Amino acid sequence: MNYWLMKSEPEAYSIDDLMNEPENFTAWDGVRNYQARNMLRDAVKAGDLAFFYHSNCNEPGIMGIMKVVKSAYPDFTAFDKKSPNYDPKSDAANPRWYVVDVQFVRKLKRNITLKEIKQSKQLSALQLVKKGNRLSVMPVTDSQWRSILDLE
DNA sequence: GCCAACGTTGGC
DNA sequence: GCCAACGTTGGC
Repeated sequence: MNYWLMKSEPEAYSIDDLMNEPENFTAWDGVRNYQARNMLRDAVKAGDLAFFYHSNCNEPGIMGIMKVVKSAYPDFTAFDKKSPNYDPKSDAANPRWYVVDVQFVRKLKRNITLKEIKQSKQLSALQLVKKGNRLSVMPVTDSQWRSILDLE
């Protein structure tokens, strides 16, 4: 089993949105970066756990935990002309982008902010705090996972 | 809103 | 294949 961190802008899709889904799960769609895509497609598996990170907002940080309930399948929003995620270069016969299904597990007791994560020695290798990092899906090691939960 | 860092595109 | 121009991400 592996751990991950996935980013979302709360204005687009927040942890509350996930929590309020009828069955507490959603397709993690809209990933349009090849490195992140490769991880979704090849490495993220059902049963894995992921942190839900709010980016591009007042207090960026880790808000909660979700569980991967279905491994990769094609991102249908790329085929939908009306979707903001539409990509004419992807089609059903040869999909370029992938999603996994994730299910709400719980919110953290409080937001573990980016600021705190940056201050933690144990978390200095986390890709999130590396300079210029823009990956929206990234791996988290067992010890990094525990370190973050220790901050809770 | 600014801007640094990075990814993508496309001319050559 | 190089690289300039452009677009996007995301912290601040």
